[in-house]
Amino acid sequence: MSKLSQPATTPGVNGISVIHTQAHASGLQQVPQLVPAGPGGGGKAVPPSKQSKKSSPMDRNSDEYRQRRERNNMAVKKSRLKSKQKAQDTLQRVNQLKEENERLEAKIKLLTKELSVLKDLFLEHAHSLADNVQPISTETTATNSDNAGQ
Amino acid sequence: MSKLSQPATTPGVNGISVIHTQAHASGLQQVPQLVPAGPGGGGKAVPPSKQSKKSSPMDRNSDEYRQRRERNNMAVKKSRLKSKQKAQDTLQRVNQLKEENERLEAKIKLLTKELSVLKDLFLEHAHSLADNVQPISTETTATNSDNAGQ
DNA sequence: GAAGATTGCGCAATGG
DNA sequence: TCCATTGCGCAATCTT
Repeated sequence: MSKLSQPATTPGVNGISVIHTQAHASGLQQVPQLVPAGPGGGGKAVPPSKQSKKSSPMDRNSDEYRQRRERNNMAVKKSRLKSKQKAQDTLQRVNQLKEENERLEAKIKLLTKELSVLKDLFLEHAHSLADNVQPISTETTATNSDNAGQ
Repeated sequence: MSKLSQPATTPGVNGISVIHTQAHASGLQQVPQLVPAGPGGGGKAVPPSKQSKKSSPMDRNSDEYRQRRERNNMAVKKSRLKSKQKAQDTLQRVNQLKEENERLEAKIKLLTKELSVLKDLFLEHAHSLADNVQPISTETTATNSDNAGQ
């Protein structure tokens, strides 16, 4: 639905304005034709002298011109698409990293807990020795390795 | 918060029209004033010729118009700046998360190693019990944790 | 319903 | 010279 209706007119206070109409399709194609003009309001006209060959405003009707414009428009679209894609990828990367982070955090929590249990066992054992109680038992050991699953 | 927009149409090769303001090198300042209404191909000119109130092309000379344009231009600039900022933030977030990840990974590595050492100690102890050797001794423990690395 | 925010689009300048 | 990027303005749409 973005059929670009109403063609445009030009302002006048700020600068230039032109209307380009599709060159093919339906005929009709009014064009402002050219621009030497000047700047009543401060436009930056062409530097004095140079204007014969290169730096001329370029005929906006010329096929050359239209072709170049079209090419550039394509390039622009392509570039923007690429840019957008990249941005999206970056966003995705963030989520990916966040997930990874959570996983790691969970793992740390688990390891920490395991470690804590083992350390406690050691302490207990140490005390047992100190207090001259019976040494660690196989049963205890087994119980421990139980939740060490990973 | 939702982006339901999507012109969907608008193929790509549409060279339509455009107006340009800005004082570029090319002058051109005359004012075409009215719309030629030359719809390309589609033939969708002004609806029912009613152009008295709303649907009129809006006088581009009007102060009203110019003012609106200017405001919009500001808004656009602002919006784009914001957008750019956000993108940058996202990029920064990625790096931040990557760092965090490395930290966590390192921590995991450490914990894992510690755990491994302790487990080995337990095993050793278990074997000692099984083989009916002397129980774990404080000295042994100390010695062990010392060069647990190699 | 108007004012601001977004978004697609084309132009032109500029970079590679 | 050509394509890629980027800033900019216009207009159509959302969103407020």
